[in-house]
Amino acid sequence: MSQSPNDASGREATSLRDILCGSLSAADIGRKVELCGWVARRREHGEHLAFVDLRDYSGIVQCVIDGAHDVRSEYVLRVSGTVRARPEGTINDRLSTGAIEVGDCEIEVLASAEPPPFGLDDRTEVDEQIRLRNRFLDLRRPRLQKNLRVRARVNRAIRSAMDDQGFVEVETPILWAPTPEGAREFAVPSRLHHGSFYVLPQSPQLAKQLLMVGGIDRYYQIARCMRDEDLRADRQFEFTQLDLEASFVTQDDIVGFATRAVQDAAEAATGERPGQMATMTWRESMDRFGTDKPDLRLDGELIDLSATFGNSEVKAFAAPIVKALVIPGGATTTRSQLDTWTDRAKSMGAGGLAWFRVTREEGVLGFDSPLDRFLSDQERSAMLEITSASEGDLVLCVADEWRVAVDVLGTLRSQILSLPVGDGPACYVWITEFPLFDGLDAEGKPQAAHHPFTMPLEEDLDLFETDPLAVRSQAYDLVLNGWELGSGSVRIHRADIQRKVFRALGVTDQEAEERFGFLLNAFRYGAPPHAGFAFGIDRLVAIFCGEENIREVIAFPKTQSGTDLMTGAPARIAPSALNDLGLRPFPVES
RNA sequence: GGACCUGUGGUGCAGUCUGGAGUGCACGCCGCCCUGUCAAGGCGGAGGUCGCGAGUUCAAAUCUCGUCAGGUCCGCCA
Repeated sequence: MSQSPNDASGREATSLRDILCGSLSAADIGRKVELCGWVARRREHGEHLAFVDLRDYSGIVQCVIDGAHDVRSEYVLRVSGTVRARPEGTINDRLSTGAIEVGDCEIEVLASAEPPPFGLDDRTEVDEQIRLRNRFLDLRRPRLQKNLRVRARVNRAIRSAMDDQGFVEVETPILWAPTPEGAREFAVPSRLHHGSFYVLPQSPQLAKQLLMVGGIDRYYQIARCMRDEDLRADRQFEFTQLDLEASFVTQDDIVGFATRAVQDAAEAATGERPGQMATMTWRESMDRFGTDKPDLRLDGELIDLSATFGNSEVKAFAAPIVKALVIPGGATTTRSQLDTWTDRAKSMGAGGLAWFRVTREEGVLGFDSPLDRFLSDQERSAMLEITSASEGDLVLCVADEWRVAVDVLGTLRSQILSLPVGDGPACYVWITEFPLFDGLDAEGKPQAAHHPFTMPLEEDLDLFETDPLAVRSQAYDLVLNGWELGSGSVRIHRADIQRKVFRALGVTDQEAEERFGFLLNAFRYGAPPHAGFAFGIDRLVAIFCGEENIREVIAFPKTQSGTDLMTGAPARIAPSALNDLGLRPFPVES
């Protein structure tokens, strides 16, 4: 418990206390101490004896009170007493301070307290709604105490890693200009310029590129980002990322900088330092795992059956690509579950989902499947051989265009085989060579997959005219156990290539000028080649803490509908304040 | 915008499918007893708009519809 650098180390002494409850041990026997903390629990034995478990963030110690007193749960106490060994037979092995107690106690009640609405130990599961409404009490509990301290260690390790690597911490504005691109922005009305707005940054993207033009060379920031999009277990309106950018570098340099930061953070949080991280191209990841954020802890990859079924008589397999996924032990899957998966496949654009329960009859492997009777003996044995499926397994197949087939099976793979994110080994993987464009919009124009300043792979520049969707980019993601931690790219610093990309995106010169004029203008005055990266600290810390939900590593998170149950935000503001801002609300329907 | 799950004394649950008196369990709270407990123990007690609103019914925590809140997910998140 006390191995954390933030825990007791001598720095915790104040004018009111000189040591932390949880840091006392047999070595302190005979020592006079002054402690401050909350009453975690009390055991009354009449007016002559009471035991009070005093709690601070470091832990709990038993204080013995002889004589009159009135202390209750969560009272805030200052206790002066002497550390002594517990009498024989009363040692508590379940407590780190269980060999000692504080005797001859003098109690000062610093604050009384009403009974808390829920128990503050870690034994009781409490509904999250009630925890959020009383977050200040929830914070007192060991879970959040631990998570927030892990988070602080991660932040410190990251700052130190970036500093070691020559990065300069620069703060960028929270009040920024609207630059409509990806996520919906939070707007802040201007008091001095009625009708005009600042926006809160979705990320410091443009600011950090300007810092590169400004010769900062290596920038980083533990930056708050705001996106007005629907919330999820791994997404809040506001989140924190390590944001970095460097000049005169390649992708490999950036990957190295970020890897070092993550390694140091992991070591600080968990004590285990990740080794070298795997790298695979986006194409390979999609082909093998059907996703650009593969969970490498999970067994099984997508298997290509196209060669076997390319000329199949089976109608269901009449497609350019046939992909398969083996679910070990999945033969017991119910028909209704299979129907649910089939619906999911159809909703993703597939014609259907073929399934084969692997059975054994008289020593021979075969299939229980509606499609089995359409298979030739050759196809049946080929499928068994290529998939290596054995009795009791389930084989799922999708025949379609490559992208649809891998998407569907990749989704099912991560859904069916999923593990809690903190379980097992930490599997980091860098995904590289993302497509520059991600499909076409309604008007048939390519969409930027990352952002429009992402540098294409040099060797793909010729494809712009012939096959823009095939153009790969110098963009890269870092993935941990199926969670996307962050992404980055080499930026375009040459005006001719930027024009090419804007033209492909259908962005006119005028639009580019309106949206990013200040950046393009800056680039006219000598932009160094630069590249950067950003990864989500909330997600990283959540995984380190074994939490499935980033709310567990945020002091004051919002609900899925974006409200704060403790403060009541968002809330109306006074009409006079609206006037100042030049705003008039729509009438609220009753 | 959509799908699904949850809502019962302060807390966590059971009861809901199969309607029959606010019934039960554990924790907490209050009072009394208790000098070695540690999730203390014993005795006694208080505490409820079964989220809210309609409907069906002789009768609704329970069935139906609507609604609110929380959660998980799809869409969304360059």
